[in-house]
Amino acid sequence: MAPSPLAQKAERTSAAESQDLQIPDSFRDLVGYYLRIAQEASFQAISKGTSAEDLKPGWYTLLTIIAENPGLPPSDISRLVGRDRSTLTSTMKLLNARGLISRRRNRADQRSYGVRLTVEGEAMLEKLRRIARAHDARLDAIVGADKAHFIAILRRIAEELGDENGPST
Amino acid sequence: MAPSPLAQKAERTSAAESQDLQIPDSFRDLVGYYLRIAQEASFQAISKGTSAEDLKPGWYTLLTIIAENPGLPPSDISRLVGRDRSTLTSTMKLLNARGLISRRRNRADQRSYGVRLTVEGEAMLEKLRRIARAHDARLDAIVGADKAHFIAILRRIAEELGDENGPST
DNA sequence: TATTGTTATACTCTATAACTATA
DNA sequence: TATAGTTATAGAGTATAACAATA
Repeated sequence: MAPSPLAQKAERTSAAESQDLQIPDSFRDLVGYYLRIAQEASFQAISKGTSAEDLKPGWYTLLTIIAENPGLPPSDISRLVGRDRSTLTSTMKLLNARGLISRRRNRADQRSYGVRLTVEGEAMLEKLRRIARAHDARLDAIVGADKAHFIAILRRIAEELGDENGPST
Repeated sequence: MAPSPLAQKAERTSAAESQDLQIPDSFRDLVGYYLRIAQEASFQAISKGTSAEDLKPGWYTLLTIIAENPGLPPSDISRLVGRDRSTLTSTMKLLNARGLISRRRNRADQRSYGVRLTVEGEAMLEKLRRIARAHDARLDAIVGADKAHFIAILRRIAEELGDENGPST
């Protein structure tokens, strides 16, 4: 439950009249708070760009991972994205139904299968990549010169806080 | 669907052997990606600290807003947090049931009521504040010297991207 | 007619547990 | 026994639409 940024003031009745409804002072210096609203805004922006084409935002991550690790089984993918393997089943089914991925039974271990992008999958990934890049270009403009430094900080946050709560498990 | 950071490599079969399963290269320079994993790590960390005491992380935001705008009606609160007002009903009921807030009918407008913290609510907010501050102290240590600059960037992201997709509505 | 709080409903994302077929 | 993929189910968190009371 993160307050959205820019919650325009409501010129309502009651206390709203006397006080200028804004981001509470207590939040003004909290990194976590701004981390949240920034992420939320970014996610919204990219969702908007993709949903128009009937693409789920999460697919980008998945297709990218598959593209860079052809033949990876769902279990490994789930570990990579830090989600339980059960959460991947329906998405894989969907991606398969849309012809974006192929699932090939593993000869050595009949329990699992390897996932690969089809030609359509590559095309879709390319499309998503363009959207993501365009979005990130906007972020670049906003972030400014020290993008590398900015990302380094974000990475550190993820790594140092993430150590306790593992990726999923 | 954000990949968690630090997804430990899976030494599986198939492609996993040849490739070092890691964050895909394509993500390495995407601000949005790191924004996401950092936010996720931060949220997890604070969730962990609070859930132990049976406190929802989202309550902190709500209680803070109520504390800083005593007498505010739910409608205004929902606008502030950028969520639909219907999503607040159950939480308000819960907060009320736990004696953390009081709901007082508005004399002037019988449709609405003003929300205030009770003494217990203040105490709870204090507790949450301590947790949040401790968490943020860790973030401060990670972020380093230019915290102000870092937050400024996050704010800009929220504001400039947030302009298109309004807070809620 | 419009607004407030509420309810009913649904959708997304996620998790846990149990099932199956392998290993 | 243990693992891979699946299924069933549940729980947050959110949204939309509609309703009663009030404005």
